[in-house]
Amino acid sequence: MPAAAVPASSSAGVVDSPATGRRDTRRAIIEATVALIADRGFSATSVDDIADRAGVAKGSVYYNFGSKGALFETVLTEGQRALTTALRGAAEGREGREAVGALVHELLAQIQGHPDFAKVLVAEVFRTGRDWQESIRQVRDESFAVFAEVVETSWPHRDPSLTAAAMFGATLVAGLEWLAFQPDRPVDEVRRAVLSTVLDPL
Amino acid sequence: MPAAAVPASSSAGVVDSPATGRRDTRRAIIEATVALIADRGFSATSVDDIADRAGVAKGSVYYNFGSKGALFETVLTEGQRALTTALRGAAEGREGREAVGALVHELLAQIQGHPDFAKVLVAEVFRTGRDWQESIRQVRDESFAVFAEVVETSWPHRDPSLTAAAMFGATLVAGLEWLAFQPDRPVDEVRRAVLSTVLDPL
DNA sequence: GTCTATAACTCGATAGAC
DNA sequence: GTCTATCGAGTTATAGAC
Repeated sequence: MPAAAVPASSSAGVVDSPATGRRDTRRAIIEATVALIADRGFSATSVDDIADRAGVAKGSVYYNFGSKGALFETVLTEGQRALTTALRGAAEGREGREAVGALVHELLAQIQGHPDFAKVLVAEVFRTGRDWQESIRQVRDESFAVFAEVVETSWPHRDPSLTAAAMFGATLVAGLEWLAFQPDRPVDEVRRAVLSTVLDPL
Repeated sequence: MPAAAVPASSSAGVVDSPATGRRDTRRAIIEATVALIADRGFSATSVDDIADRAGVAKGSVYYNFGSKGALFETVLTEGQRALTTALRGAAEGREGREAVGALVHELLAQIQGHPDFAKVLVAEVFRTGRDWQESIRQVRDESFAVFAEVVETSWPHRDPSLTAAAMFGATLVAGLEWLAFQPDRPVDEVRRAVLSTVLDPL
């Protein structure tokens, strides 16, 4: 478990070794995994497929992650950290409509930047019979929580968790509808559609 | 020909055999399939599991549906018909806020009545690499369309498809959050949370 | 019950860094 | 020489299909 341990070799601060460094291998595997699972689901994706797409041998997958399940948990955990960090940053120091606007904006940006993770998220959020249920529950809880906190402080008479779920769901589904089926439209149109649904009176 | 020799016992001219009729077998299999797939996903569910849970032999599954994939397509098609019929009925003859209120109400009722199908729906809607992509696309298109039509006629300046996606997503995610993690709360609280998010100004 | 394909996982071999 | 990351053919179980 060498953490940052940059090999003394080249002066470059990069982790690259002649061929590939361990970090690169891990990254390649993780990226291949999200991409494939977003498209076909966990069980329909074989470790062979993942290794192929990542350009590494199957043995490397097991050496680095131990098992297919553990690999998937890593994918979830990493994605979650990135997502909640981004959302928290967006809400930081804002309140009310402005905060909701910023959250929707940031969530759409994340969906656009990591569409595969977004797909995995929707696909797995409400499953209960899987081994990584705990990991997925964390993703959901923490993401919803950012919305819920905003609701709670700005509109105390609203139900925080259900309202948060509704807002999150509106943004996520509209965002994926956009990416998957109307990808040529500008983000702003999506943002406007979501915000007028969630913030403006009909 | 008369070989049809209906076991003297019962006179019934139906296709039913002693124990269960073909329709019952199909229903049992379909229900077992949605339940299992909602929980673990398509590939993680074996035909053996389905047959076990349905209380039939594996051969019956193949006799009635031909293949695991075809079985799943049937599940999707049947669920979709039920869902869109219900939604169309709810929107019928209504307009504006009243129509949206009725749609949200009905969609929540459907989620409550068929939670397993709802889970399968979220899990599969945005996947693109699967065989039954066409079937799932129909479910999505037709369900969204009901919302989109209401938006289009009542608020012509809004983007119909994205607004529909946002409304559908808000209701679906809030509904599943409710069923999966806060099942003891009354439907009305969920309905109110969604409607105030989607219909009322913040 | 049987046949066949496939997929998770294993493990000895390998090659570079010190 | 060791240590570490990698490779990939081989093993074994399971699941779809008939």
